[in-house]
Amino acid sequence: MDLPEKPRRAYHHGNLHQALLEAAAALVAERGPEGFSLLDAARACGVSASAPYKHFTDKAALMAELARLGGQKFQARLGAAWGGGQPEAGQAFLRVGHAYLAFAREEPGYYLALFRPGSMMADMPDQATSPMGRALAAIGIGQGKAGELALQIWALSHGLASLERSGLLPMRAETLIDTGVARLLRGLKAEQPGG
Amino acid sequence: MDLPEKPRRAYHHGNLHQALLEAAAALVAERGPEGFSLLDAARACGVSASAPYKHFTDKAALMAELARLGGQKFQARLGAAWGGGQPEAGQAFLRVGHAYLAFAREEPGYYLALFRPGSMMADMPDQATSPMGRALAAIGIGQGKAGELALQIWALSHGLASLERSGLLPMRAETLIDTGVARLLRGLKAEQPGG
DNA sequence: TGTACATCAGTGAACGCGCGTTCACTGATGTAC
DNA sequence: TGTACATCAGTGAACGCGCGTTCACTGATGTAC
Repeated sequence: MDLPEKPRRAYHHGNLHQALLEAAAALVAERGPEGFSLLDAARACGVSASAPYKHFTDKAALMAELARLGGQKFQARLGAAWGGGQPEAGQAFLRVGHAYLAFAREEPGYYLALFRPGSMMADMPDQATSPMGRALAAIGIGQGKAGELALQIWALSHGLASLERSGLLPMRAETLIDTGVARLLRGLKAEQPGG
Repeated sequence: MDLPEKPRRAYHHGNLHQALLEAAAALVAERGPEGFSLLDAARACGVSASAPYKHFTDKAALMAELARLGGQKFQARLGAAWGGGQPEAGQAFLRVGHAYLAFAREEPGYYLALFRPGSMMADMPDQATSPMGRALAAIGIGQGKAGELALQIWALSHGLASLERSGLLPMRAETLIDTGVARLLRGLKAEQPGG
């Protein structure tokens, strides 16, 4: 396991709040958002079943916090990957796609918590698409088309991440992102009147 | 004989096997594959908690059967939509994409059971991609490229279906499939050396 | 045609389990004096 | 510097719950005679 190991403390854990979130992420990664139990998280932290209630009002509250954290991390990584769309939109889109796959792979717990049905990332689409959309528009692709393209790249990344997680991809997801994004961009360009 | 609607019988249900599967599909659609309980399915059929065990050895057996059925239905619809790639691959791909979205929308229970982590559709990729791949190859697109394209369209459809299910799509999924598939095809064509 | 019987899809009570949550408690820690 | 105390993060026993599963049973149905 990837434990950020701490010396075993006798009574006071010291950072149980954080430790519970990390344990939860690990459990969700291992068994899915529904296979996660508060007791297991407590056990993983070497703490009694009731201890978590000193830090979270609820199991739901822990899950919500996990999703919130996941959303932050996710957005930060995608934002960094996009890098303002510099030096060129095509490259930036590729970086975003790769970052998407990498996040799903490296932080499966947060990723799954984030996309769990019922998670409150219903306000994510703007956050995820409009920065890309605006940057693209600035580069010269029409507003509507930019949004479309961003959503398509998003869906492609999301679909590839899901299929990879299910073990259904017979080839590297990165390759499919690379050629897929290139084809979407080339295809879109061919649609443009002014070339 | 396979009518889902029968007059309420006193003791013998008559078609509990089928009824349980339909109830399970409805429950999975409503609450997800993990929110599904055997007792609820029994209740939905107006039957005692132990009755299902006369038809399925296990809860897991019911789930597996649901996934198996879902796989059949899914494959049948995708296959019909592909229609041998006639009269032209581009159109056929669009039909497949639409069928994918329609299935996820109209049969959410089967769809979710099918893609539930741990479902045994690990042997699906060949079934789903190679018919398309072979047809494409016959039309003139290289073997490797055809597989790539099929996977990209698959991932795009899957991603759009997921995002739509989560309420994250600010526009019609069909539009995004239409222009997305068109762009992927056009982009691929532009890569080809011989046109 | 009516009766006896085998079959087997249903019942309902019971079980063990793990979970989420509560509660009164306890003991480690920091701070005021 | 040592002592008293408030704080509060932990304990562990207890609860109620719904679930999956079992078991001995029961009664509707079809069939042999």
